[in-house]
This record gives sequence, C-alpha cells and structure tokens, in this order.
Amino acid sequence: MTTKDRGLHARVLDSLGPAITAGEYPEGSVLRTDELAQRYEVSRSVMREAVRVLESMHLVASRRRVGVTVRPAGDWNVYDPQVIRWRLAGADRPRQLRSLTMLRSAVEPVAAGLAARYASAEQCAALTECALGMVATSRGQQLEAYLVHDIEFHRVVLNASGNEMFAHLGDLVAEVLAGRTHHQVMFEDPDPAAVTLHVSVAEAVREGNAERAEALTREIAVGALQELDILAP
Amino acid sequence: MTTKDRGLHARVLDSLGPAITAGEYPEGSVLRTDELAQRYEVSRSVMREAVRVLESMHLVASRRRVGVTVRPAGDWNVYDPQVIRWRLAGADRPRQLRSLTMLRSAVEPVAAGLAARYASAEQCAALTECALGMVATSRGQQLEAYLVHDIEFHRVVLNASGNEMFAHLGDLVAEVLAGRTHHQVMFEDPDPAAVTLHVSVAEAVREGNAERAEALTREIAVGALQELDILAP
DNA sequence: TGTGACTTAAAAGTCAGACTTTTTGTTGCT
DNA sequence: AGCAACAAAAAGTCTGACTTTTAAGTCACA
Repeated sequence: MTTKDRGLHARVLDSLGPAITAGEYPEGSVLRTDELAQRYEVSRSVMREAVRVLESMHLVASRRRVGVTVRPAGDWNVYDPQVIRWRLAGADRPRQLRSLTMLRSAVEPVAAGLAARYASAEQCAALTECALGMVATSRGQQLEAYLVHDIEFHRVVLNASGNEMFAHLGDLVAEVLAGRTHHQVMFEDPDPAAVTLHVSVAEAVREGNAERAEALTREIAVGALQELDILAP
Repeated sequence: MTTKDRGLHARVLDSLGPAITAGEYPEGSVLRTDELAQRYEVSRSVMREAVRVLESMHLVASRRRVGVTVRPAGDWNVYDPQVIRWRLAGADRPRQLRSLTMLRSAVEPVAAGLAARYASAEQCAALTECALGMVATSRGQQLEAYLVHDIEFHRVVLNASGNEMFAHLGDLVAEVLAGRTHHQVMFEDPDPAAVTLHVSVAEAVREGNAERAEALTREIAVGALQELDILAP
C-alpha cells in the first residue's frame, strides 16, 4: 500500500500538489480540468475536488473559459501543513528550512516565556522528562531517540504557552527538527551546550521564571540559526 | 450582489464555514452530505466540493459509512486566512485578536531587525512615507486614514524582512489593526508615543541598525499587548 | 484605419442518477 | 459470551447532459 487510500482525489493531490509547489508548472500556467482528469485517469468530479483543494490553498485559481491557472508563489498559503510538506519534499527544501527556522526562532522564546507563567504541573513534568530524555540520549549515536525527545520538548513548550497560534507551530517545528537530523550534517552527537540549555529551560519554566525561560530559549534559537549559517557579522 | 459569485460551493462555504468555527456544530457532530446538499439546495457534487475544502482546513473529517464529522477546534488550520476571517467574524473575536496580537508581537520585532539588513531603497522610502503619513493623520479624528498608513507600514516591514513566512503575516496584521480601530475602544487619536516609535523604526531600518529597529518594534508590540490587557504584573 | 456591437466557442460550473466500496452494527449460531 | 455472516448506510466514483460565463474573433460602420 504505497499510497494510503484516503480517496482518489487525495492521490491526485499527492502528485499534483508537489508538482506545482516545485515550480514544475510556472506561474501563470494554464491547466484544464478535463485534460488533468484524463492524465490522472480519474473522473472530472474527482479532479474538480482536487482543484478545489488546491484553490483553497491559493496554489491555483480557476476561472471560466480560461482554465485553472497557477498562482504566483507569493500567494500560496505557506502556513498550510500540506503545502509545507510538499515544499519540504521538493527542491527548495533548504530555503524552506531557513524560513521555518527563522519563524521558530522568533516565536519559541516568547512561547517559553508564556509557558513559564501558564504551564500546568503536568506540562512542567513532561518538560522535565523530555529534557532528561535528551540528556540520556545525547551521547553514543542515539540521534533518533534524541530527536523524539527534542520534538516533544518543543511541542510541550508551544502548547504550554496557552496560545493556539503558537501551539499549532508544533508540527512545523517537528518537521524542522526532523529535517535537521535527517538531511543536515548531523553525524555527531548533539551539541552538549544545547542539551544543557534545554534542561535549563525546563527548570526556568518549572520555577515560573518567564524572563529566564525566554532568554534561554533565545539562546537555543541562536544556535539553530547558526547551524544554517544565518548569523549577523 | 450580496454574495459575489465565486461559484455555488463558495456560497455554501460562506455559510457553513462560519457556522462550524462558531461552534454551532459541537466537536464530533456528524453531518451528512446529502442532508447538507438538500439544506443548501445544491447538488451533491457541489456539496462534496465544499466538504473537501473544509476537510483541507481540518475543520471536518469525512469517513465512509459514518459521515462528515466536525473535528476538535485544536485541529483547525488556524493560519488559514479564510478560517481566521471566519473566526474574527464570530463570537470569539476577542480571544482570536489576543492570539493574533501575541503572534504579531513575537514576529514583528525580528522581522524589523531583518528588514534593517535587507530592505531595498524603495522599501526604505515606502517605510518613511508611511511613517510620515501616520504623523500627518495622528491628530484630529482621522482614524481611518491613520489606519491605512499603519497597515501599510507593518506590511512593508514584514515584506522587507525577506522571509516569506513573515511576509505572509501581512494580511493577518492588517486584520488585527483594522479590528483594533473598528471594534476596540478607539475614540481618541492614536498614542503619540506609538507614532514616534514608528518614525524611529523607519529611521533605524534606513540606517541599517538592526538592533535598534528590533528594540523599537518590540516597544510597539508591548503597547499593542497592553491595549488588550495582556501584561506582566 | 479604428472602433464598437454582435457572434461564437471554449472551458468551468451545475445537476441528476446509477453504481461501487467501505465500514459499522446487528443478528443468529455455537 | 463470543464469533461469524450479513445487511444497510453513507461516502466515493463515474458518466453524460446541460448551463453559464467570458475571451476572442468578426463584421459593419464611421
């Protein structure tokens, strides 16, 4: 079962979406629903549903008598998880990772500050557990296990901020961290300093020290930016 | 033409989308496509297209033999402009404005810092123009004109950051600022301090002083948060 | 030559109906 | 009580006919 059966239209999207975000059809290209339906061997109804979804992502615009035209990349819903996944799978993955990392660097420190104020006892416990897990797996080529704890750590912080917009960045951060581990230069064990910082953040949140939590998370962010050579001279 | 003719399915969405985001159908509610099609007096095909769009926004999930079930609010694509508009039009508008303002406060300072490094000459000019426009309209009940300049100012900053994720928050910030002017206590002229800060940010960006631009924008952000009573005791 | 009104045709949009597939819940047997 | 077969409900799919919008071409007239 290569393609999970979420319906025909979804299978079409899995192919057409990445093609568009990869720039395979340049901005302004005109597609015709009937032709697409033939190409993908589905009925027009199914193709129409797929087009409607692409339209809701602002990837294309459908106009009578002209067809389905590909919109400029600047119009795309870059926060749509689906679009993000498609773009991360494509050629401009590095560029995408930079954008996402910057966003993360801007938001996470603020989220950590809020978490220090609003985190529940359970969330504090979860955070500490994650930090300890990171420490435990930080040496000896246990990158995958480390990644799991790292992702969970950041997800808990974002959730604990109490802001739904921040919380929704959890999946996005997960993608970035996974991408870093899997596609970046990541042969060695993680930076010990980063591990320590995470432990300290958990501590600061537990103590309710918002300013410290924010400052420490900002240090983590700086590290993430430096990894991608985004730094001020 | 009350409802612009973007197709039948769009008209259905204009009604069904807000109903769902307003919590009119509680989490877990089950809708049936056929019934909805009858209720809205459209064909099943049209209703299916509408459902597909709602599905892509993670507002609902469609499963065979059970129907179209409303997903928990935590799953919704809260960054989808359409969803944001629906929610801003609904009852939890205040809550929504808080979330958005927090996000804005986290991102804009960083964006301003980047803008100071990467803004083009045209963008610097536009920024200065906006700031001057704000000064010119800051007194004498010209709130609407002031708003236009304010929105444009922040949009230029976000665009000048060179980060597409930041740039895409332009519309969102516009919504927040418009909401603030139209639905908040905004009978008086804008705070003179805020106006001055905007002028200074334009200055800092022009000089390429990233740290100053960031710090000043952070002050603007603090003001925005204080307006909504989001402040540290 | 230019311009404005009229015609045409291409593509999306809409609809109705028949059929398929998956999944759930029930029933009946051991 | 547990399991297996069965029935029905709802989404999913396909097809074909029809409508609507609108870009583009055409023709007459100034």
